[in-house]
Amino acid sequence: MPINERYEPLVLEKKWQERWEREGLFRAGRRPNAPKKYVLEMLPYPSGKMHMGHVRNYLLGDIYARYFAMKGFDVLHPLGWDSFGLPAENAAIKDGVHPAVRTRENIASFKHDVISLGLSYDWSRELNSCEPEYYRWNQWFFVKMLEKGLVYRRFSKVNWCTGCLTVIANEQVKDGTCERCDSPVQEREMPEWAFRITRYSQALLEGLDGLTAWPDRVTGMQRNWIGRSEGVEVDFPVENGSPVRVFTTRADTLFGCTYLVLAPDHAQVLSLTTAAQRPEVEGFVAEMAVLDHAQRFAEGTEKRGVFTGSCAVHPLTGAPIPIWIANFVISGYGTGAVMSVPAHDERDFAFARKYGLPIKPVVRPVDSAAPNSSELQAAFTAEGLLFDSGSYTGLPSAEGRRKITAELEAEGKGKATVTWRQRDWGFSRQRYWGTPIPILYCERCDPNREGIPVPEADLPVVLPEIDVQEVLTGKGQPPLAKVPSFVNTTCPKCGGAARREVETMDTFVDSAWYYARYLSPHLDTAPFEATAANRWLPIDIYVGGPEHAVMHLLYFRFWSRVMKELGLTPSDEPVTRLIAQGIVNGSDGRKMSKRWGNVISPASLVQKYGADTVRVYVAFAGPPERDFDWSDDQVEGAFRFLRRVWTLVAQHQPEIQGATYEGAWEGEALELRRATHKCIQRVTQSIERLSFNTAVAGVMELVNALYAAEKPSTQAEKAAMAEAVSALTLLLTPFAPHMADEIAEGYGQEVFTVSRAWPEFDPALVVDDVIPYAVQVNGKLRAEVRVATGAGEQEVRQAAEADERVKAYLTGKTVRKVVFVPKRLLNYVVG
RNA sequence: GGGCGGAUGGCGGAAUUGGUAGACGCGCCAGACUUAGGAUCUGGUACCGCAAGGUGUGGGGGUUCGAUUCCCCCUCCGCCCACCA
Repeated sequence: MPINERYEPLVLEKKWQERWEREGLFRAGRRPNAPKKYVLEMLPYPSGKMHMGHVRNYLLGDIYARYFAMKGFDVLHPLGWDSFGLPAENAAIKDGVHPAVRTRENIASFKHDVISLGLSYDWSRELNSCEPEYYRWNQWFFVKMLEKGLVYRRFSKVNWCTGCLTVIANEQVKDGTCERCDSPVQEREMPEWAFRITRYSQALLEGLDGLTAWPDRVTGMQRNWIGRSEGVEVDFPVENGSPVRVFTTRADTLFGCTYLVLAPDHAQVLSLTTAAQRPEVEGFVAEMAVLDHAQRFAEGTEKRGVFTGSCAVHPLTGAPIPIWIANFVISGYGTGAVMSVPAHDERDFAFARKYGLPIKPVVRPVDSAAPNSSELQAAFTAEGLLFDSGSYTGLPSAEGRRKITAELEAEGKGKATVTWRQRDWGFSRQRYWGTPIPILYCERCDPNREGIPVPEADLPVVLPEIDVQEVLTGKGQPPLAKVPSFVNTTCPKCGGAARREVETMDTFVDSAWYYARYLSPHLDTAPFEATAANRWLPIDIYVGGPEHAVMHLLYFRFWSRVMKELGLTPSDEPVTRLIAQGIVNGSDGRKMSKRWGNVISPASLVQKYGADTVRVYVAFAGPPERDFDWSDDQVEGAFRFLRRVWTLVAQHQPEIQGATYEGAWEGEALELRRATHKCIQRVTQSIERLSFNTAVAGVMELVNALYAAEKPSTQAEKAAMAEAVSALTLLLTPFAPHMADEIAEGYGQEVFTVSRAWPEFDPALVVDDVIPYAVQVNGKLRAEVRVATGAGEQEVRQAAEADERVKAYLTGKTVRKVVFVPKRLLNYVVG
């Protein structure tokens, strides 16, 4: 079938997308005896339209999935929908449409966009987190984790988002505002459900060392977030009261402690406050209490504090240590109290200066004398040598720290401790559109309102149908509380009246384990089959944005460990190799957004150029992990490239289709074959190391070479050209799969390209007969000589020294040394 | 303040373990084919210089026969975290 002269992507792409789907070409499990690859992109929230970030995300995964399929792997490449969540609920409040309806529409539209890109998904495994079929397993895990003490109810300070009108997790607070809606976050005292993720802090931290194929920036962010810090808790005795316990990482500066500071909401504040100081302290505490986190810790906020009137006693020197409270001390970290060492801490220095508190240096730089406290201009925060520190004087900081800690421990005055920045994951949400928390409250069986888990047999607890106008008011009360048919139920223990929990789960629960559900998406006896988990886990390649580094990806790693402990999965870690894809900015370099009017819609681009052009452009624009700015001109370039391919293969088709040759290869035909095999080598290596942009460049080079070649006339040349076109088609498959199949079909191929084997290069054909050697004199390039491949140093030297320019640089000089690098260069070191 | 990235032509970006800097694309210049070209094809294109030659990977040092690549110091940009004791 001759290839049409005109390249009409829209027509042919639709045709192939339909055929692929009809054939079930991307079903996982088609090669049960082959090694597996699990390629996954982060679960999308189905907003109505796909944006460029999605395109890049799915494309990076798709290139890999197709490549692995051609390499003979059994590939699992699924997609589903993170369909619970606030945007749908907020839209419902606004226009009265039920979130389920809106979500269904959005998924249909989004999926249409996804399909139009020709992505190789196994749609038989599509999952949707808002369906009971899925979220019942969230509930199942909840109950299992409750049994293991990994879920608990607490009454504590929570982060209340004033925009989303719900509690959010620590990870979801950025700069004191909500990461989703940017509204201020308040601290509120209320009950909530939490996952005991901190039980795994150490494991999650250590696990990072094994994640060698994760980007450093992501593991770095996680390390930072987990925030392990080693130090010591020290008790400062107080007369007529319990001691004040502080946490410090700098026990070596203990002798420099001149006062203590507590957080305003520290439990001991009132008992330590003397009558005389009471009005001032209470005023200060009240003032701090009304500030939200962002206000209290805004950048540049002045340090303020008040004296409680009480003193503690220094544990080693016995000196009186005044106790203050101050705005900058955080009650939730360490013990909520700090020992102030103004000489060696910037914050303490500023505070001491302001309130005229003593500053006592006890550590000096190794190479200078001990400073006088009055001449200290700033805190000396580095490590050094101790002085004025009793028997520890003269020790380096690290050793001093060890010995002081040992003494404190020996005397029962302190304890070496590890403190973490990470907190437990609070997942209660006071919203409707999420997984109901499967808990009942029965006044008879559960007088303390701790909650009774819904028995496994009664799961799922299904989200009730509601009257949207009536229930979703956006007033900040859990909407489910307004649905009596949901709330009122019977107690599984006593059979009496009980009430259901009305809060729902954070949607990060849905995305914490969905990758395992793809293994058995419709199983109704377990979240997934163990045999499938053994076959497919862990995920080989996971692609998504770095903005999930400390939310999703941390919960994900936590859940993976829990699943392993439940005996469900084989590995601690969920993902072997992570790609944190860069952002696609607008052509003006700003983030694509309606606000800047620089949004490029993928759907309209596909309409204009076809999916293959968009795919080639995005792959070619830059390395996956780097941001790039959109460029209309470069898209044109991608389209031009594909059309060049098209024209080339169409023109040559009549004379080369089916051409074979058995004799010896030489001349033009041999050169053509070399170009082909070098290209195969280059593209293969590029894809293996995730360098899709250079892989495309490699294919472009081959196309250029084929254009430059003479029109094939001999049988050998025709066969060589046929081989080139065949290789070109296959190499193009991950990037422009529709065109690849269309060309292959035109050339009489009956098998889909993605089902064919990735081409192998012939090692003999990637070496030339002649190698150009760079000839340097004293490291400067002076000539290039062409020498037969396999020539040794002597022959290369002969050729080099015959060169006029080289001769000129060598005459009259003594050659002191000659550096010979096989296949690359020759360097004369002369003097 | 801490952590992690990054800086290469007019632009996006190449350069396996130190070995000919600038692949590939865009843009630009010239030519061919054309009634025409914003289509297509061919050639050119780091900078200075007529040339010989010289200079060049943010800046400064160092190691080396040789450094975009390794080491030290500095500047700027991006992201993340942040009064975390």
